[in-house]
Amino acid sequence: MLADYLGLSPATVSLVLNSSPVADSIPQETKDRVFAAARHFDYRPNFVARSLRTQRSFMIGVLVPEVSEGYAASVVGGIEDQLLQEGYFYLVASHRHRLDLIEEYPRVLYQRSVEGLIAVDTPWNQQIPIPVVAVSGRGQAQGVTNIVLDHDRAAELALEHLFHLGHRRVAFIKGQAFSSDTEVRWNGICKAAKRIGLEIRPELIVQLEGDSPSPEVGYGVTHKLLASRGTFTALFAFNDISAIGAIRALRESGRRVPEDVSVVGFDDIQSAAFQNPGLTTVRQPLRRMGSLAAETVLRSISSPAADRVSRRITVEPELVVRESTCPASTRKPGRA
Amino acid sequence: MLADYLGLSPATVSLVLNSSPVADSIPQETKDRVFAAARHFDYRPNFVARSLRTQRSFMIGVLVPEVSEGYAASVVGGIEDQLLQEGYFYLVASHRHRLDLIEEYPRVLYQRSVEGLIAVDTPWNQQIPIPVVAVSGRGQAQGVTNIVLDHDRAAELALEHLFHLGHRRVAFIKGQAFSSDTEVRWNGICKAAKRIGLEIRPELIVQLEGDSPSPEVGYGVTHKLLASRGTFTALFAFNDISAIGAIRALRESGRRVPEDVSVVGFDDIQSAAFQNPGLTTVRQPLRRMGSLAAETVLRSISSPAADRVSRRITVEPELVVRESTCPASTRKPGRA
DNA sequence: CGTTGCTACTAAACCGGTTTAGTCAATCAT
DNA sequence: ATGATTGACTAAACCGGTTTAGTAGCAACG
Repeated sequence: MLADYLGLSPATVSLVLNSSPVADSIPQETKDRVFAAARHFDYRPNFVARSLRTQRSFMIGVLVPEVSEGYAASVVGGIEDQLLQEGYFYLVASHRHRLDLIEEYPRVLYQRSVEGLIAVDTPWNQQIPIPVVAVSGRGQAQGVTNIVLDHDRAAELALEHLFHLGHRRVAFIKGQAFSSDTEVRWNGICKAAKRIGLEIRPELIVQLEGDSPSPEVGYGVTHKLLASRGTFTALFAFNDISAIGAIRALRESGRRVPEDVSVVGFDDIQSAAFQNPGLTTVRQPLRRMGSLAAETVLRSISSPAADRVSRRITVEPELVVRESTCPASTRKPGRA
Repeated sequence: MLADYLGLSPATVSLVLNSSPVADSIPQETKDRVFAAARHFDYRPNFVARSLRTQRSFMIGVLVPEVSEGYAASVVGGIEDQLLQEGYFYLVASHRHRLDLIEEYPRVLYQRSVEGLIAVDTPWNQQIPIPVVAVSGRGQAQGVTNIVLDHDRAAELALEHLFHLGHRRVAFIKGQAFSSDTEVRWNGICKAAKRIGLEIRPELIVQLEGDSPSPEVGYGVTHKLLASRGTFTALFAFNDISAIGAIRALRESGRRVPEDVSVVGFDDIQSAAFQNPGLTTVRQPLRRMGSLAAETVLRSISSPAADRVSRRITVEPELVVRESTCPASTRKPGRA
């Protein structure tokens, strides 16, 4: 229709607007006429038609357990930063840990012609003919690039902090068995403890259970810890949510935080800073992990030759010291 | 290619797979062969090609200020619930309140052939030839359906709660001037106060400023409130974030919450429940607002005849009573 | 004077399906 | 026997662009 108006063929218009090299021979005057008309009619070529011909959709699929959760939301925020800048959009699908959906969505997204896939905190063992980047979800499939936190360093940061404050009896809340981070993180803790010279006492370890995203789970295990186990002056929780629950339990048992027990969380979710006391925690650079993932997937798209092998990109955690930790009290610990 | 394999034409395959009425005359046996082959090869028609021909993309555009914020994330969660169920996907774009992006993204999304648009907490004054639903963003453009909270009821819930607890001197933190909710909410408060018989004292009103999503903003104005104004036994904040900041400020000034000052928040964000004390707040059914928006936009798509007029769908708030409110102390209030 | 080489375009194929308008053979009605 | 139906498909148009392979006209060249 632009073509009709200009008395040119659609081919010419297309060549000019896309500044194709073939259009080199077209005189500037004609080009200007085309551009002017395009601007005048606010012409925007049909994206679908163009996609069909060029086989490019400028879309990325993003797989998350649940968009509305803080963790995924932060990562998605970082992904978006990067993608929109490069003219890409993204389709989000939340699988809620349902295995059938984890299987199905990647295929559906692929059918929707996404050019790449980012899987956040999602187990991955498929093979799909487009670049895949996983954010903290151990993907064993080959060709998948992983963005992971340096868990060894994270454990080190937390334990060194506690150790320097004088804490020697430290309790731990391990993550749920199904969480992909649980194992690596625990290994990191063991390594760091050994290096620092901190003894990990089996009677001071509890493990989260259940999939609830509420502090309740941390609350429960902390009560168990208090009821039946040894004394401790500090607690390193698996995440902020469970740390918040733990603080509640500690308070109820008459212990003050941080005076009697120091508590360190993990993640640095939004509300960590808003807690009372402000939660000392190990921050994962979630937003950055998201934008790194996006960058990586875009790079793989533009240079398909490169990295067909699995890669691993590690990001560094950061200790955020707030008010839930303080020097271990010098008096001999009582029952805690 | 499926066609080749079957010795049939693409047309036939298409007709069968889409169970078009034209395929009525095709014998069941042939149909079965087609279905079997499709299953066998896990055939998935190219979505782009199909979109081009049918002019359907099964995509919705979602416009938010920022995905990673709790508010938008919750709404988007609700939107997703509904959309994915109906076979739709969605493209998200965050405008960060930048006016140029608020202008541009709807157009870009439209060019990307989304079939409808949901604008969350976003000013809207464009005209776009697809259904638009706004979630708590006063859209004056016609044809836009609005999903809004019943702010009158919300104010009533909060004020009645405080009034029944015996509070007569209530302070208020108003929202930022740019927030679309500020005005309606304040009107609701005034109406409810009058109905209940609660006096609103001008010296007990402060207003948030700045776009920071941190409790800092609430903290600041509360200190101002404490420094220069009259006494009060309760505080109704514009949102949970500012309520959290307010609690901090109150504590620092030596007041206990709730014993000296009861605090009511708004929204019921995730961390509201995790606060210490747990925050009493007015919950907006954000997830439900999202799924309502999605439902509405899908309905408009399927019955384009209907509602070309602006509509308004109101959802009801819910008072969540936790630990930040209690009966007003009977002793005469001191300086607060 | 025929050929080559530009210049300024355009016809037509193509992307991969969907859909309309037929086609062709067999069956049915007259 | 003949025209009208029906059953089982398919050719080809179509969606709206992009891209390849040309073409027509003119100038320069050998």
